[in-house]
Formats: sequence, C-alpha cells, structure tokens
Amino acid sequence: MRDDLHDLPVLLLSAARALVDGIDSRVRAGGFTDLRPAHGFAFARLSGGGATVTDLAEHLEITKQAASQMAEELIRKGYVERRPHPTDARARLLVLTEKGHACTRAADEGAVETLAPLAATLTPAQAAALRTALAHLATPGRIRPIW
Amino acid sequence: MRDDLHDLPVLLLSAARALVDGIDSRVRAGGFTDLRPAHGFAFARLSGGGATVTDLAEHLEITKQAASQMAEELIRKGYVERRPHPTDARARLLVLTEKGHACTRAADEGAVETLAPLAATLTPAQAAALRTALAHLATPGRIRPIW
DNA sequence: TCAACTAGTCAAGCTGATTGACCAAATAGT
DNA sequence: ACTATTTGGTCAATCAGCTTGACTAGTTGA
Repeated sequence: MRDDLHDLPVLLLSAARALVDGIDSRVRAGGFTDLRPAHGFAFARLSGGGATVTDLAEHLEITKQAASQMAEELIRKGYVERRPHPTDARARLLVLTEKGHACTRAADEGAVETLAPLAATLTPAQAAALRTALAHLATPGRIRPIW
Repeated sequence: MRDDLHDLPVLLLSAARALVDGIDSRVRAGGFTDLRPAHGFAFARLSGGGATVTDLAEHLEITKQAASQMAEELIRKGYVERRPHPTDARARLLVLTEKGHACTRAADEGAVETLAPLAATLTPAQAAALRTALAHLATPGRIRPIW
C-alpha cells in the first residue's frame, strides 16, 4: 500500500466505531434505551418489509434460533410484530411497529448528525470519490454487526 | 445531509465490515485459527508494548476481569507472555511473543490486501481527502470492537 | 503510620449465542 | 396421488464472554 494510506485501516475502523456510537447515543436520547447497536442491523433488514425469521438469520449471519430469540425480544419490547405469511403457512412475517419506525428514524438522524461535520468539509467531487472508494469495499445489502 | 451522501452510513459500516473480514481471513490463512477479530484489538494495544491488564481493559472498554480472562487465554495460546512490571510489584506487563508479532504482521497484510483494490483507484489528492474525511470522525488511539 | 487507593484475581451469575431434537407445512420425485 | 425430502420455526440444553461483587497484595499520600 502506498505510504499515504498506511493508516487507512485504523482510520476506517475508528470512523465506523464513531458512527455506531453516534447512532447509538441518538437512539438512546430518543428514549429507546432498551436497545443495543446490534438491534439496529436487524431493523435495517426489517425496515425493508417482509422479513421472516430465516431472512433475518441470514442477514445477520446468526442461527435461526438466535434470530428467533431476537425477534421475540423485539416483539416483547414493542418494536416488531408478527403477521401471517401470505403464501406460506409455516412462516410468519416480522414487521416494524410504529415504535420501530420511530426508532429507525432516530437512528438515521443520529447517523446524519454524526457525519455532518465530515460532510460539511467535502466538496461534491470529494464526496463522490469517498462514496466510490467505500463502495469498492462494501458488499451491497450486507450490513450486520462486525464481530 | 446532502443527497450525494445519504448512503454514506451504510457504505462506511459495510466497508469496515469488509475490512474486518479481510483481516480475519488472512489471519486464519496464516494458521492463527484460534483467534477472533476481537483479539486483534487487544493486539493493537499490546503491540505498543508495556500494557498492563488495566491498560488493556481501558483500551477495550471492558472490565479488568474480562481483560484478565482474555490475557489468560492469549497466554495459554502462546500469543502473549507476562513480564514483571519494572516499578510496580502489583502489576505485570503483557507483551506479545514472537507468535503474537507474527500474527499482527499477518493482520497488517490482510488489511493491506483488502484495501489494495481501493487504494489503486485513488489519486493522491483523493487519498488525502479520504484520510482527512475519516480522520474527522476517528477518535485517535481508540480502536476497539464496535459492539 | 495508617487510611485510601490501585493492580489483579476468584467466584458467581447473566446474556446472547450455539448445537441438537423436533413438529408442521411445502416441495420434489416417482 | 403418495411418499420422501426439504424448509420455517420453536423448545431445550449448553457454551462463551462479559458483568458485578468480594477479596488480597502492593502503592501512595496526608
């Protein structure tokens, strides 16, 4: 790697950490204190609509059992509810409640607020370069906890 | 946030995830199969030299007890060894063994390899902008697991 | 010198994940 | 159509990593 990028790994991990912390603190400030950052990755999948327990498990790369437990927890806390699956009587759809949507809005706001100082310093050309650079690494549609 | 950056949070998290995965697979390919990504953040602190259990706990933001257990595990697996502390008889220094250093080299290589396709597409000016942008978010010296 | 503090460990308990077993519904093969 | 296999989901037991709480040994400072 070129010398001018030797500390890029550290910067990238540190920036991602700061983003997660920023989102989490905004979510907590919104009153959603019974959630952890890991739940946000479940919400990211559920907000798309029409996710089953198995879908959730694949998205988070955890077992179906673990996804089922997480779904149960989110239902108990009022963020998610079950709907019958339209075509498969075995499956049940997990959908966000209004409370769940409100929480995802708070998370989005947290992300925007955290990244605002960064965004303000970038020219449109630099912003485009940043998006392109990160997109080179990113696997589309796969947002989930890091470890 | 400007429209051209609306998906930046997703890209940033996804890129960080890809980096962690890249490092982890390179470390495993190097034969260090008994480690998890979280251990890398401990190594990052220990490779600086002269870390006590308490230092490690603060770095990882976990309790001293958890840090002590992790140190015990890394010692048992041969990555770390204890040294007497030069000035404080209560404390003991944790230092990487040669095996530990070899593992961190593999991790560094994994990071470089993972970021190589990205680095290749950036002009020096874009690289500088990327570093500056990420540095706006990053808290210096704080690399640790994200959740 | 003695009270307060700090480094570290032992022990017990919690939580979020795992593996394994199982049922019900859907799908594929003949 | 009938059976065999696969798939969606849950129950139960267990494990790993982390927490809180209690404690010992060594250090610091009034």
